[in-house]
Amino acid sequence: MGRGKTEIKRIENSSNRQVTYSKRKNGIIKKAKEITVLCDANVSLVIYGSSGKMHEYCSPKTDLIDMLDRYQRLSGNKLWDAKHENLQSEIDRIKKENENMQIELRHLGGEDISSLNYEELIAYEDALENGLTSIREKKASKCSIDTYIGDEIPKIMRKHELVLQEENKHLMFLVADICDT
Amino acid sequence: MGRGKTEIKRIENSSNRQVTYSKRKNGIIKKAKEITVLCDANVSLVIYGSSGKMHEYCSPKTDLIDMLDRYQRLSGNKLWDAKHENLQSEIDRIKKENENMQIELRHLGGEDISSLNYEELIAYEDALENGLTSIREKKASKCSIDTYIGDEIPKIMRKHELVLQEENKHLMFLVADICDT
DNA sequence: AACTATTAATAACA
DNA sequence: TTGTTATTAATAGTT
Repeated sequence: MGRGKTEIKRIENSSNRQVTYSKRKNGIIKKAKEITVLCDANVSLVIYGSSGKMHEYCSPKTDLIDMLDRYQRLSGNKLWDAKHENLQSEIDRIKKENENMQIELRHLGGEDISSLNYEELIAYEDALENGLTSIREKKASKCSIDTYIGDEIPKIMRKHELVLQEENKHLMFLVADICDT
Repeated sequence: MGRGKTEIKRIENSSNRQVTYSKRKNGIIKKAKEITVLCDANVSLVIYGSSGKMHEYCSPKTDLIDMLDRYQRLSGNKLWDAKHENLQSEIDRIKKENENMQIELRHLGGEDISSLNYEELIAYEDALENGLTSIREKKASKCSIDTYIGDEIPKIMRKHELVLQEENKHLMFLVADICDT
């Protein structure tokens, strides 16, 4: 519909796409409402575009949870269970990642290293040496006056300024008091 | 559309209602597909009529679970039960732990250390030095003959034993052959 | 956000 | 149900 036949393919112009999205979204929601009334149907519609903003429609009698319960019963797809499993497997995955990192951290700290073979020990030694070199370089640079000029001095000055401002305030109150009496 | 303007109110004639339901359902699903393609939108649509038969459409990129996750996040409505919330919070907790360890590992490797202050640098330096000391001790002990006696030698002996057993087997076959002839 | 020329959807009918 | 057609409804491009 509209001026000229429209092919159903991604609208490349972003602002046209946005406008069309908005118009058609309203169209679909309207249709959903209509079929609800005309045919006693139940509809759940969730829709979001690239903007990220989401719109939903759900027929009045039900709500999304009812719809989904029904969906599970009729389709056999188990949304809750599937979700549950997904979460559990994600937990397992992250926990394993976690464990590996903990082991590595312990190894780097020189703990639990009995099981390591010679090559692994050398690898850790190298890693630690590299880390140490970088840290020491950074430490040395922190000691230099440049760093203080670049970073620390302004902080200290700001602190002094605040102290002076406070002092000032007190003095002004004092002066005011003296003038009153 | 159609012959004569249609009021949006319940169609009383049951078979007309059924026909209209079927046609409009197809229409809505078509529209949902179209907006998906035209506008990069994501749509989840679940619809059922009085017959009880249910139809759904979900845009290809996502699935219903993704849509519902998003729905929950954006709408604030909670669709799952407390168990899921617990799992989710556990994931969040572990992820945070994970992130912290990643940061620490990077720091120990001498990466991303610009943000560290002097005290932190010293702490890392100490940690690295301790680790290095332990690793080097272990490495030294691996070189000693004691380690070979404790661990490596038996392995080598076992290997030799297997080789000898194989040789033995071959010899016995040979002897048996010679006796037969 | 309005306006239309057009296409698309569909109500009634077969 | 499926197909056809007269109409209305939706909407693409334009202002």
